[in-house]
Amino acid sequence: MEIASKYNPAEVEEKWYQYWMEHNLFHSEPDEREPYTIVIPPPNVTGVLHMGHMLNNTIQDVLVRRARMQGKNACWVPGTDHASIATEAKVVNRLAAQGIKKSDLTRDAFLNHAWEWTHEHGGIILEQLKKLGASCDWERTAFTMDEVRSESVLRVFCDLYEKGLIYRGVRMVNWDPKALTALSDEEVIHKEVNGKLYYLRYMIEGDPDGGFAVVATTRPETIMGDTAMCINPNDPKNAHLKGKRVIVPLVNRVIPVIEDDYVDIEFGTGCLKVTPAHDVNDYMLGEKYNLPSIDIFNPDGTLNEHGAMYAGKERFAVRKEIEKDLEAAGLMEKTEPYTNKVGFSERTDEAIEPKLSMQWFLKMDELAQPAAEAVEQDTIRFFPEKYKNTYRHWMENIKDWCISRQLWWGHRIPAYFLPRGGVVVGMTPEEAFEKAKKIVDYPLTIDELKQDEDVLDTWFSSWLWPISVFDGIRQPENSDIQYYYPTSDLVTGPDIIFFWVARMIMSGYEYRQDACFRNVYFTGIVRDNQGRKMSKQLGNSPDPIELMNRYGADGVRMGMLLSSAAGNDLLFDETLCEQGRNFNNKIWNAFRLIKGWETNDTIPQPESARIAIDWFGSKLTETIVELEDLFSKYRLSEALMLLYKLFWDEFSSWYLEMIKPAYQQPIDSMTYRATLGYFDALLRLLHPFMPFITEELWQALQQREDGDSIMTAQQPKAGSTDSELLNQFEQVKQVIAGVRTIRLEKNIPNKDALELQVIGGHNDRYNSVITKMCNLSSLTVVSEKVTGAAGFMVGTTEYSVPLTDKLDLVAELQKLKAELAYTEGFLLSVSKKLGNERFVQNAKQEIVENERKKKADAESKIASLRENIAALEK
RNA sequence: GGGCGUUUAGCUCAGCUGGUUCAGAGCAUCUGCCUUACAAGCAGAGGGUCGGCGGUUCGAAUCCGUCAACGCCCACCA
Repeated sequence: MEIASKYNPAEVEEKWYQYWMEHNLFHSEPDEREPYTIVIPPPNVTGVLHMGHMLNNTIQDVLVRRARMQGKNACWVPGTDHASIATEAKVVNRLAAQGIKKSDLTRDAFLNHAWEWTHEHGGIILEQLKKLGASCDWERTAFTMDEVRSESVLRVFCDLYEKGLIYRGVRMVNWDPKALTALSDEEVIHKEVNGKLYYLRYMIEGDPDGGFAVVATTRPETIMGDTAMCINPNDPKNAHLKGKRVIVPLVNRVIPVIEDDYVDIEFGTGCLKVTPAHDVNDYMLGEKYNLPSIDIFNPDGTLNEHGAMYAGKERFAVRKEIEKDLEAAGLMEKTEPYTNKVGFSERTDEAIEPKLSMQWFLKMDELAQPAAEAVEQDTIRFFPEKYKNTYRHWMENIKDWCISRQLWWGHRIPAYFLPRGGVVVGMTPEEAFEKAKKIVDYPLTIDELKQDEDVLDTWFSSWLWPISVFDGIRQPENSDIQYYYPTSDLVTGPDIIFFWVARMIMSGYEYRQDACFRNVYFTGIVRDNQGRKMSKQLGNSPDPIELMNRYGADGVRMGMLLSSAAGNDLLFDETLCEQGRNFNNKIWNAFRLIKGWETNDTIPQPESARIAIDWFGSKLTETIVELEDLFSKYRLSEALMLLYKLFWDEFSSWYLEMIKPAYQQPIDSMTYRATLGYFDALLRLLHPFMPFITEELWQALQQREDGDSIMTAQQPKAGSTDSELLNQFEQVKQVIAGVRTIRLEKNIPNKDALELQVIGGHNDRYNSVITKMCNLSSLTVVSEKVTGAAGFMVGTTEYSVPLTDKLDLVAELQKLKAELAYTEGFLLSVSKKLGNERFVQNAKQEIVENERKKKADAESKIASLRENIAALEK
């Protein structure tokens, strides 16, 4: 049968994915084996696959497939996240395009649209993961808003409320005026903004000289909310303001001057305007001094009735306007260019407005404690370890979590307000009603309970993910959660270490009294080859599907992995996929070669083949041991490179060339069997990285039963390593390379056999190999080098190829002299070292011994080089 | 303003507790080959005073100090 000389991934990938699915090979059920569990970081339900997902999921698949092939019961749970604010924003935009405003819809009508959108786009990303080869247990696909997960979330809310960990209160929160919701601190991104520092005059009340204080602010539009001016009590230059009252510009409201050493004497004029409703620090001052709080903004960022003549106008427009008005009124001292940090919404990129509002919070101190300890003591290990610091720092300064969002898409908070004030929390209106009846002393009907309009932060569902996907919240004793929890590895980006990782660890200890995973592998961020983040605006993000079409899923997987040292950002370059594709092709062609051989039981095994088999067996074992170590450190990129070199260099370039029979000759069956065995082992080692081509070739290598798969074959076990053999073989490679170099330099075709002479003799165990690989007519030991021979040295042994007619004496002489000069220099430095008494005294014995050996070797090499030069010069 | 990290060949990176596995790998480059598995290939070669300076040591890419550049995280200086 004729096999194409190029591997065609498109032909095989879909076929095998189908095969795996049909035979249910991804599915896992608890049994007596050791479990290996990964829960996917759930992508946004309406998202599409991007390069970050590619990296992340490739890594997970490698880990899962490997675990499966190590005899573990591997379970990779897939799923999606409802992504409350992101999805709601998308739905709002789509409706807007149709001319529908969210505010015109009822909650239910809006949710219908959201579900429609979810069903339309939901799951696309999961289908894309299949193309990548992801071996997820699709029967377990979960969604953060499906029934099990939703009920789990509500239960946890109720439970934490009962425990007194959830409370409701008015706090300064990060308000997103575009999405019209509060955000947690983690959802706010601080950016430097070039603006102005405005110096405003506040007239001193009742001052006959028309004296005034000057306040520096970046936000003149908030003066209508001022309820005090603050100075530092130790500030001499503002001492005259003590006890005075000043007049807010334009609105002419009188406010007191208070004193607090929070104020920085050096900043601006040392006078601070205090706007408790619109600044976090001012809020604290307001609390401390019992100042009134005037909220001047509407939720959408326009000014409300307290904004006086600016009511109804947008906050940034007002800033410009008020600047002019202040100038006109002679109340603007000056302005200066100024750069400060402003918070922006992670999702809408809108400038955050600090706003006082009633929200639900989760107390974090208690929850954080076991979670912090777990990482500190390596019960949960972070790779790379540096993220332990980041984590510790956040945990030590943890603030309560604002968990309510003024959105509709999400888990509606199961809190019910009573008609005459107060609130009850319950899984259902009925449950809440039962509770309510117990605490009120007035007649109450269930219809009088009003459920809170808000939903929960998306992360309030994802933080339960490792438990909720196994239904461990609702049924803590069920066999799945008992078996699969704690999960093994979590693979995610460091950008969600606080959002998600830290909180999952907390919920794990709260609801399972145990770690939710053993190891966390933080991937880097995928950047383009110029180091820029991939983004839609830049258009520098390749379409993963397109890439897979061009290079094959295996090729792209390899491209991703080759560049991803753990924890480092990776600069993605398509040439890496090309390298991956080329490697596929290499494997493919090695297979073609092996499959093309005829076997013959009667021909004896050549000596060179026997050596090759011994050597490669040792090499394979050596690699397997090294691979084990790399995997334990999550150094997948290096693990893959190790296999790449094993296959390409050691197996293809050395092993196969050594055992290869002459053209159209059969191969002895002993060698052939060993080779098939090695090829099989190599495929199994490679399978976690490149699942498709390895399955294709594994199936073609020999007859398999229906349902057999390399997926469930076991990883090859390490045999024994003969390190002496491995070392000696490295020398042999050098001898062969030496002869090849001579061929190249002298332009001698491979078909012309050469004579090789060893001066004084060498380890002749490998003569058969050298003879075959170099196409030698003879390999003989001679006592002296003949004149007119090209030579080279391997270690201290000299080799020569008699080539009287072809030899360029001058060039040969030059080469020898250069080598002599180098070796003499080397000898000099070694001798110097050994001449240093302190070195000989202080250095370890083996090191000194080694130096002595180096010296002796160099001396003997110099001697033979000199001889050769003398001979040539005659 | 704090904290963390990075800096080694043209590019991307590896070099653990200081000394032949110490200056490495892959890619790229150059040279010669269409040798009947593979030109998406084969064989060979070149390329770095390990960011700068100073110190410790018999010995430093490796340890210490310092400076510089870049990156990330955290933080309420208006």
